[in-house]
Amino acid sequence: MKEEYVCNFSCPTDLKYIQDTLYVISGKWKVLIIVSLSSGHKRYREIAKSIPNITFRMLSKELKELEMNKLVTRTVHNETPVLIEYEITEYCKTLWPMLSEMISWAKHHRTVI
Amino acid sequence: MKEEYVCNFSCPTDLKYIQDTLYVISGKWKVLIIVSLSSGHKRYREIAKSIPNITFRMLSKELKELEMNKLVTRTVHNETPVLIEYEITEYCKTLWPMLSEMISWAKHHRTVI
DNA sequence: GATAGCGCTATACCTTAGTATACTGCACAC
DNA sequence: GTGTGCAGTATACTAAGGTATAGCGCTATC
Repeated sequence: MKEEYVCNFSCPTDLKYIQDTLYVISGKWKVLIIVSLSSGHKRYREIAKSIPNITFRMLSKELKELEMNKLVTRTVHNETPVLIEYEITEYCKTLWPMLSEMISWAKHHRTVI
Repeated sequence: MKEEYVCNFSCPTDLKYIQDTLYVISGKWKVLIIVSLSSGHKRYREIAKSIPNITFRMLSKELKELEMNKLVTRTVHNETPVLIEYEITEYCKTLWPMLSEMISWAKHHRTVI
């Protein structure tokens, strides 16, 4: 384990940052939606179908929050009928280092528990 | 951004790992408790006092979960009166790379939002 | 003109997470 | 023997997160 991770745990700002991050990605559906979008699904119904058991209510609620956090864009194409496309942003990819750490931690954790 | 973070988002196992990790550290109090223990608080009442508004119920519930995940140890010293000490484990420190990424992501995110 | 698909919203409900308050049993101090 | 601190537990409640179901307005297809 590298020493760069040694950090001042008593720093209340750091704590706040951790809580902020948790707030952005926690909830039952957020990561699932990001995954669905990452694998190319763009349209509302398409995303809904790709995520078993999600309801329309939850999907639109979570998409809105992801959009507010600039992790997802919503584009309205003025064709007829109107076509709406959701896409993950480039910015969303800045989550990767963190998600990657989560994956490797949990992988290791499985061997410990 | 380094390429080592490029990852197969459609991999369902990775998704499961992320959810596992979130499960371990999410909730209103877990990180606060880890912080309190990290800054040297060891005894139940002491921890409780250091975290504003936490109730005994939540504290004991969360400590149990943290103990189950081997992030915290509970030691009973058989003096009279009995003395109980909680401590974070060395293993808990393996969370640091991830928490560190969370902190830096949220720091950056503040500038974006 | 009935049915189906699109992109949702509305309402009501249920379940989980967290809160509030009281209480237990033990040891010590006054 | 009353009060204090320790380490909690028990019970009841509220709030937040999530579910279930129905429906809207639009367009296209049969």
